[in-house]
Amino acid sequence: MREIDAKPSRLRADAERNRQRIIEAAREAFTWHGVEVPMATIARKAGVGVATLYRRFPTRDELIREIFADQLQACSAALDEALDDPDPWRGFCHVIEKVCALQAAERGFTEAFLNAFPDAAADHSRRRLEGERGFAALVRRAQRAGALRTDFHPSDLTVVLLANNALSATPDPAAASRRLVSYLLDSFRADAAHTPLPPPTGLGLGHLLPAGHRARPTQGSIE
Amino acid sequence: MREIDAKPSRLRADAERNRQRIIEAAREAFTWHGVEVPMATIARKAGVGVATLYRRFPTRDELIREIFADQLQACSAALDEALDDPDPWRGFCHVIEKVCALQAAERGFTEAFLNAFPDAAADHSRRRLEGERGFAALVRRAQRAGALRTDFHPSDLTVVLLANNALSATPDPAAASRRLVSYLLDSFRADAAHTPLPPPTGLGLGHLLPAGHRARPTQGSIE
DNA sequence: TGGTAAGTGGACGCCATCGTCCACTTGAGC
DNA sequence: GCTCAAGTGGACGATGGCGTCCACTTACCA
Repeated sequence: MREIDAKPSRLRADAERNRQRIIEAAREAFTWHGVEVPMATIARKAGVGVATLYRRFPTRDELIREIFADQLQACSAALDEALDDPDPWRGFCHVIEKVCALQAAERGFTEAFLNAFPDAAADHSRRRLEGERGFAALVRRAQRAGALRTDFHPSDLTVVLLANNALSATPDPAAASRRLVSYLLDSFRADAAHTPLPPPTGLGLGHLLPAGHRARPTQGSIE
Repeated sequence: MREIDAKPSRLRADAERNRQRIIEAAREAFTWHGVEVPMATIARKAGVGVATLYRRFPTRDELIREIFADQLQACSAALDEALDDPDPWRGFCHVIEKVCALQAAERGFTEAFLNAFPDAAADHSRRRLEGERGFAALVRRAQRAGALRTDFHPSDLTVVLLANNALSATPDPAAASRRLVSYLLDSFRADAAHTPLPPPTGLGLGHLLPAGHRARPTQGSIE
């Protein structure tokens, strides 16, 4: 399932086993309690010591990234499929629906998404840029076809993802997400435009996490 | 501005002054850092000791409630105005727009909203019920008039508020909120219904906060 | 102007999480 | 089997927020 065979895991058998148990425990813990769940809890669920957890995944982010690797793959795939779809509108809907479903399926996906596409790392930054560029192309195509309203702006994707992400905390995130996305897709159709929209937000995918999560402002400096 | 003259604040002059400084500091702190900002930070900003803060507002919730009292008033008012509006659709839009704008204007409004309408307290529970009942009436009226799509469900209000609340963390919450609400209102029009909606979520206003904020599950019990 | 209760601030103890360190255990190769 | 490096777990100090307690200060009233 994972493509890392060229890089044979040099882990001892028992270590590899523990690694898998950690991943499984973390996935469950994230889904139930959110990504802020204490590391010790994950370790306990996995039946290992905290040291083992920290040795394998020195930071929470690395753990998150590992866990959501598949979903991120699916995310990129959805975009590619959409671009290949001969029907621009169907492709557009496909991306929105798929990404929102992924986001709703497991809490923490947004964090994973951003950790995978950080501003800093050149390689990943390229991936994020590719994603944004791909989506922008999709938007243009759907608008030219007359299916997507012309005042839709690519930055609306960020608004949609932010909004959708908030549903993760409800009892049935998938259901709530489907409902929201249905409404939004209806409103994105060209013929749904009734009143002029306020100006677009210009938000990028980097705004999916609140500023505080990335660079914490000093308390003293605000005084 | 505040109606509490019948209940003369029996606070000493300096105490009342400090109380106001706390409220002002807390409002600013909440807006900038969210409602989770440490109590000590609020106290420092207000130039008082933590003891003073805790004496005046024994819990964070009471502080939040006090701060957003005006907005909650506005919230109820918006619903009343909407019910008085002869145009059902305009009334419906008014409520959604107003409440979302209030929510976007200041972080923490959602917490305040729920703290003001807790399940437990009979009096406040009545207020929340009134709110939900009033909105349901508004929905029915707008649907009978043929303006609001018939598959709109009152529980969608919770979805909207959850979604809208997520925009508080962006650089310009008001702008993002306006954009989202514009889209959603377009999709709520009767003539916007294209594909059948998935079933309604049945979420109540009580679901606006994640379960963890109300009753924290024991770590050990999950094992 | 002086007595007093209301008001004040910050030190303090409590608790949870973090991430490291180290003495012990175990799997893999000979 | 024996060896030893890789792996392990939990104790531990650091950090930071919470809410209380108490010795000091001050506004109000007579």
